[in-house]
Amino acid sequence: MKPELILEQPRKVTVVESIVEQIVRQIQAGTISPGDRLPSERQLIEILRVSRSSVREALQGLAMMGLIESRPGQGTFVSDRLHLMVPNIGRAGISATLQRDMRLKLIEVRRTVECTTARLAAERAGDDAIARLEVIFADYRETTLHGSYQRSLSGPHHDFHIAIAEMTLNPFYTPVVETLLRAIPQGLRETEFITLGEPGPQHILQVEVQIHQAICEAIARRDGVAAAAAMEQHMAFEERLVHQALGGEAAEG
Amino acid sequence: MKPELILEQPRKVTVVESIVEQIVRQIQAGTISPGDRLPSERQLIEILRVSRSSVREALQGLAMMGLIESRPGQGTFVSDRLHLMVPNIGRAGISATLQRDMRLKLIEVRRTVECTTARLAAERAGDDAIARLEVIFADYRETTLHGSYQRSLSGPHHDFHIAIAEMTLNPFYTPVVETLLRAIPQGLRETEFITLGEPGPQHILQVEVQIHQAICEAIARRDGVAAAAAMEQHMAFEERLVHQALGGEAAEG
DNA sequence: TTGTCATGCTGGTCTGACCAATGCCCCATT
DNA sequence: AATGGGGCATTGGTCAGACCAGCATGACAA
Repeated sequence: MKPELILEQPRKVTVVESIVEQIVRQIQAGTISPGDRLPSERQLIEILRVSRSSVREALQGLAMMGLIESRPGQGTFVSDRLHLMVPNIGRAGISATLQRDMRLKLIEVRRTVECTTARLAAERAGDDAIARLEVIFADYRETTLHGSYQRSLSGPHHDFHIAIAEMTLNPFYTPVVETLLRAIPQGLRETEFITLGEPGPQHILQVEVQIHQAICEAIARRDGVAAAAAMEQHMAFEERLVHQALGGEAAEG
Repeated sequence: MKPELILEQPRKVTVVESIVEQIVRQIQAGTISPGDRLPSERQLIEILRVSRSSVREALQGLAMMGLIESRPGQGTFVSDRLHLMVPNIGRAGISATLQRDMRLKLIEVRRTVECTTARLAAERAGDDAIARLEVIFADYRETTLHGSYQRSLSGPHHDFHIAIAEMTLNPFYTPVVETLLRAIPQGLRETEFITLGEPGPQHILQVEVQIHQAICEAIARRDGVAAAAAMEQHMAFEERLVHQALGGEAAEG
């Protein structure tokens, strides 16, 4: 297999995207709290040195995400229902302990949901869907073992878990799993690799692949219980990684 | 307790909201499919007879929701990752059978997630959180039994389930539950009431309240198993309602 | 056939203007 | 003193028109 040159992304950031990102960051950082009033649009154009169009498009986007609410004659306010936002872990500035806790919580939810999707996928998926899952798994294995390891929002690993959700034949699982995958910080893996002592990265990757293979195989032979168990193993392994990388282990009340 | 006059919301729809809604509807109806190109912004302002600002703000909002993607020099396209969208049930134009199936699928997912949140809430919630849940439940009961019954995206019923998700002390459950609640069509109840024969609406409402009360009480006495069981009852009852309203019952393969 | 370039399209951004709703202060009425 | 009305400043909502940069197409030259 060719090394397959991948370069891409001149990644040019648009003005509106930049504004959105900045405001989201401020909200997440707590600089502005739920219920707080944002600077008026006219003030923002002076602060940001952009046109009102750009400001308004950014605010419209944020409103659509439920982060802010605009009230004519009053101003724009940070939504007081921010708890609906997917927590952003992997951010700089929070303690290792908090990072670890957040990641464990995320795994807890994924365990709830994905063990079920794995079981249902095994029980319901058609031959074609299983064939498709195997293709995705093969892609995932190649990328993980031989390619540049990089778990992004649209990589093979992402596809693998989404595919399982879709194989439940229940369209409501997909957005849920998507929500959870979105919460996995992109730099998670790399950080852990650096922090991890023993079993080297390569070994971890192999275990990861083995676990996903177990999931894939269990689904392929329609063994729902085994699929759920394999997914459970997946989550347990993730937990162990987090513990190893960020400390805390079992020695805890 | 005073009848407490509640009227509010002349609910005026903004131009941008109207555009967003129309395009979402078109996408959901399949009039335009993933990958399709939307009319250009200049064409849209002629079709819709609005300014380009409004069109762009609407498109920005849709882009933020992941429904569309804009490519400079090419146009605006319906996202080909629409499977991430929460399915919209309760829409006109789909068969009763499909409606029923969709609703049952939604309940399946909610059963997976919410039985867990109920258990965790019971096991982890603090006294203050439980007190808050009881207040919300009281509000829900009042609204349901004596108020105008209307289950909206921000009603007491919504708050009840969200509150339980928050009581797990795991911030990742909240957006998941929110996603699922959002999929419940607003007109669901009313439709069922019309379609239902025996046990009249009032009786159903009373059962609903009783079930929620059971959930609330189980959590209050920190009985995780009972809370999960009560939530399970909730989902089972919802299933029965759907069956009664849309037919099919148990007599099925 | 290949490479170049002009052209017309698209989205991205900016400017300036007007409207409607809201909050606030002042003042006349009661 | 309390109430209510009227003006005024501010805010978001909408509109119109303009310019730029990126892309696709096709004519045309090498």
